[in-house]
Amino acid sequence: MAFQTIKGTHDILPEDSTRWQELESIIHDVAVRFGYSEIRTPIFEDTSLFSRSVGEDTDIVSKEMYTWDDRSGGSLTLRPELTAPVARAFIQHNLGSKSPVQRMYYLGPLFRRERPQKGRQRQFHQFGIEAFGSEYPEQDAEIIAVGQTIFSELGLKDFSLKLNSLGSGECRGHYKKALQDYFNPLKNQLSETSQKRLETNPLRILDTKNPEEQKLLAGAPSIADFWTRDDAEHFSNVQDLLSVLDIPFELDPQMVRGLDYYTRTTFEFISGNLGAQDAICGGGRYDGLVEILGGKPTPAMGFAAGMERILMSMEQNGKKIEGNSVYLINLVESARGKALQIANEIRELGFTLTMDTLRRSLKAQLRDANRIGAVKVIIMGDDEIKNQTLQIKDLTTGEQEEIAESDLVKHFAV
RNA sequence: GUGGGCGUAGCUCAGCAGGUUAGAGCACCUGGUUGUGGCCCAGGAGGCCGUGGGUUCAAGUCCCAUCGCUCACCCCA
Repeated sequence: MAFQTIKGTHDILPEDSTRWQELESIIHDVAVRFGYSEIRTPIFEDTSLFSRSVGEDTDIVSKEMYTWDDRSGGSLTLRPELTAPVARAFIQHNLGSKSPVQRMYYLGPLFRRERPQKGRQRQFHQFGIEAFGSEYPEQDAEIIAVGQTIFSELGLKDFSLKLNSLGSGECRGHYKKALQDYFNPLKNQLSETSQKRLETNPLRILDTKNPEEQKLLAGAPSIADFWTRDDAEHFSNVQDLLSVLDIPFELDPQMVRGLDYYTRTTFEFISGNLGAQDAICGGGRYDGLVEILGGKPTPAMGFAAGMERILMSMEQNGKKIEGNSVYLINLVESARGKALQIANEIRELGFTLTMDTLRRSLKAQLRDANRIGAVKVIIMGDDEIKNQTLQIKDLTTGEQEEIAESDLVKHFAV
């Protein structure tokens, strides 16, 4: 094969694009009903936008970005996530001054250079929502409710919500130090990567899957002990609101989101039947991000959800039959122009109309009409042209009637 | 970056301990109906058996290398 897609990238073929469109339409619909508006940002950005917000020591920034030097000197990067670009746009266009709460959602491709596996690609798609301006638990609950609503409207089964709070900025600082104090004496029992993280980002040790290290975690200090009173109250309010909304969740004090900018509430939606990569949605509060990127201090909360993973976890529902598809068969050479005109008349009435462009036999064209799921066929042959009539065949019943050419629009308009 | 599994027709896969023109199902095309689909029947087209090298009288089959896909680790959506 001469050319094929780059490792970790995939074509979305015509036979699959309908499912994508359905997914997208539910996302648009639910987001808009919650009062969110779509934002579209460029596919690539200044590299430092990501390194500064996501964190130098994260896997994304340290080894997964597609980065190159621009001819004019700067360093550019294909976006590996979308919260930072949206925050950048929020600051750049001073959106905070247009209304006290900015609610936005987005949809599009992202790029991370990882080893592909089930549920992981190098180009993949996420949708997400972000709300800037409110620090209150209602905002947290609203964001989570949007996710919950979308997943249930998609008919997703077997998904669950995990919840944690990382506390506010200062609390994280104390907790970090406490973790370092705890792990430093045990340093030689830690893996090489964990030892590095002990220096740079000890929180990341918490989500290790190494059984040896998990044993050590049992005695480690818990984040909950470092929450400020406000942190604890905020988190407890979020939980209360979720309960009021009948959104089930479970607490997971071990859940540390991979990106540096998270504060307070963090959450993940997990799906069964996805294999090792089971998170379909992840998000949380990031009250410090806007300021880090040079904007006014602005509380914010959002999530991102993986569209491929969502589609994978949805049951493959069978092909829907097009309810209004028509197939036009013309067998007369001199009537080709006329056939095209008739085709357009039917299309103007709102029908999907397909025509053969291979000059095939009647039989072949009928077979084709059947294959694409056409409901009706219009047949133009020598007799019909001579008599100024048309045959209309109903493929669902097999019945066929002859109508006057002049009655065509009337026939389909009903 | 590390490890496991797999590369045969468009798709899903057979191919016995190496042996002659490489198979099936589905899909596609034609005919059975001088102008009538689906079902059925008959026929047809479509393969450098991933690539390169080696062993052998003989390689889809064995060995080595390489490329690709896939699953998992790390981490994430």
